[in-house]
Amino acid sequence: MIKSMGDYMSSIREVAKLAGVSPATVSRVINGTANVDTEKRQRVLCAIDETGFIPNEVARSLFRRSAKLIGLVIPSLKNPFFTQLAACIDQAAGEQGYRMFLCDVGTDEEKSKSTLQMLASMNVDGVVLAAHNRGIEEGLTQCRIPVVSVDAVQETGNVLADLYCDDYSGGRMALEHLLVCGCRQIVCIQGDQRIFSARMRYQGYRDLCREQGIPEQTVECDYDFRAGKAMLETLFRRYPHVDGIIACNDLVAISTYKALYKRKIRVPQDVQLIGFDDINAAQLLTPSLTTLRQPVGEMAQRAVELLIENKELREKDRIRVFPVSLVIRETTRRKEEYV
Amino acid sequence: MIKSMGDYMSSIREVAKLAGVSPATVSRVINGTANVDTEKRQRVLCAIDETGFIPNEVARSLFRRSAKLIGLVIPSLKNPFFTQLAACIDQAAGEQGYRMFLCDVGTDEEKSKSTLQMLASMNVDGVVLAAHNRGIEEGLTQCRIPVVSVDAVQETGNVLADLYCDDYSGGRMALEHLLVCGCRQIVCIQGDQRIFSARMRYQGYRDLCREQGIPEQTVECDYDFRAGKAMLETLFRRYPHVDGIIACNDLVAISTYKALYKRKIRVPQDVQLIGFDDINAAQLLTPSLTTLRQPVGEMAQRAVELLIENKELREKDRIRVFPVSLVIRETTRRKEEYV
DNA sequence: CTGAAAGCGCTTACAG
DNA sequence: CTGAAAGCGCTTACAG
Repeated sequence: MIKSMGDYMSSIREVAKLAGVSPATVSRVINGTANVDTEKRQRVLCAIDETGFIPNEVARSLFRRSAKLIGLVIPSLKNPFFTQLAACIDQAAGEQGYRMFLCDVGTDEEKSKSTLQMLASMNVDGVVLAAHNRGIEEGLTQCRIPVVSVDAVQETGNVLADLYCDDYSGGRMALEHLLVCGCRQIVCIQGDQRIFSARMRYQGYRDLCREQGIPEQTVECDYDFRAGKAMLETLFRRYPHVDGIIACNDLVAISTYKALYKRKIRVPQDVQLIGFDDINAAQLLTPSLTTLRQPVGEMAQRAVELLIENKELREKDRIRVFPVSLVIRETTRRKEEYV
Repeated sequence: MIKSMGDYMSSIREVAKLAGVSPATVSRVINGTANVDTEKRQRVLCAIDETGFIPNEVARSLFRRSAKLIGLVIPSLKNPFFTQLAACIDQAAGEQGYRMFLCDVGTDEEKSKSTLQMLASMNVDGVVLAAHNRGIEEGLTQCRIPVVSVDAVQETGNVLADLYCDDYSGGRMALEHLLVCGCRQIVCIQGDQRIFSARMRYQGYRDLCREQGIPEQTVECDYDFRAGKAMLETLFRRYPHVDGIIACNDLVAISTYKALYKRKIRVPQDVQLIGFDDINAAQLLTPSLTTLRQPVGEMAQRAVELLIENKELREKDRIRVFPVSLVIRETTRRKEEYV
């Protein structure tokens, strides 16, 4: 175990030797944890400068049992919603002196479980959970670091808090908006119903349908842009007179738009279209996409705060529902505007 | 420094005690680094199971001076090109038993520099550098862990290797394709010329213009989708007869499409359009975007391999240029297809 | 095959 | 104010 000269790295010992003090004193200077004689402090500072010493974070982390890291577990780096969430978590963590450690677990349940274990064994200070599957649930039961669930209610309960959007109301708002816009044959593209947000969005749609005595018209689809084409064939076979579509998220909405365009169906003139999430691409689409926005930044901020405080919450504070807001763009249009 | 009972965590000592062996033996069982008496091994395995013991990665990392981590430094989580790169690096690292540690440094030079230091102090085994600015260059001069630069030539030279695409040829290919498609007034939207790929792409365009005796027509723009609108105003003022546009990347191309659409300029009938990168959204756009694809997966694979091997390369192997390929979609069309 | 010891690089009670 | 010591949780020479 002889270090090669090449990757030589200065340690606190050398700085101490160079400055003629003990390692403890160097540590105190670096961390400002105690008063140090001015002249000695100067010598230490010089020595640090001279050696280019940077404290080893691993050693620190081992001692304080905290890596100053917030883990974020997501199901995909390819879904812009999650990378946006990542950007927000990163920012929120940074403001509090933490770094984000991002883990894409895909849909792999084994990887989900082991990732949770790995994060704990890395002395991560807390985990924001935005992926939800059976592996995650299993991992959660043995997880001894604080976890906040985002975008779902974590049924196992073994989390500090559940933060999510009012997707149920979102589902209702989507339908309501299309009704106001004059649509009468409104189809809901359900996402994978094992996913919390997809379920809530659908249920909001369904309940308002019932209240209004409108027939419920649905078609199934993954939260994935590739699924659009085949799904749309089914949709048109079942509901040839469709004039409004609620997509389970923006990615599916964009994919749906493409399929509509191919069939020379105009949006919004022939069919109106609404998505969920307000990902960046929603504005970029031509026509730009009407959608329901989640306040991702606020959710991220709150998640990080909760993890860093890490105190028990009363039951009523454990769940926090954030409002969604309707962003009206070009894929929907109120009837009067046709005039 | 008394640990609360709550976050109690079993250590290798307890496992050892429970199994009636020394910690060293437990370590040997876990790591398979030496033969262990079958019966003792059994007892250790049982004890691990019983305690739910998971080895502390931080302690391991401190000892072996390796965290089994590959750092990835990018300039933005909001640019799909970089999140795609992240997905590829993550996969490549995973295949070799490493994890990816993703750092978004934005355009912040100070953060860039400190991120590089932090990665080294975390015992990261190597860094893939996909962000390039002055802060990065400064950080690089003192960086004692292996670094591979992606998507640029790192002028400071203090890197294991430079991996990038043949953006220069890409610039030529873009122009050539538009010429073949019958365009005669071709404008190149230059990206920020401090960025390597933007510079190369532009130079390819420029050189072919000169060779063909075509006037060089350019307009400037950031690598950012917000920049499109204002830029296009300039473009039309300068070049009202434009019939082909080469965008510095797909994000800008999509933004440009939107602005063209607003002006009721048809693509590809009136103006043809080509981007760079082949981000996911390129297929999703309606019409889908013709673009030049980078082999991101291969670059990621190679970058990770080089870091893990970490051996000196001969000068000629230090630079590796990957080919780009033209992906023809709906925003360009050969003249004969109009017939 | 196996355990006691030393050490990875830091930090903080403890004693002076 | 300051240093020697102990320890964070692991792993591997070393000796038996």
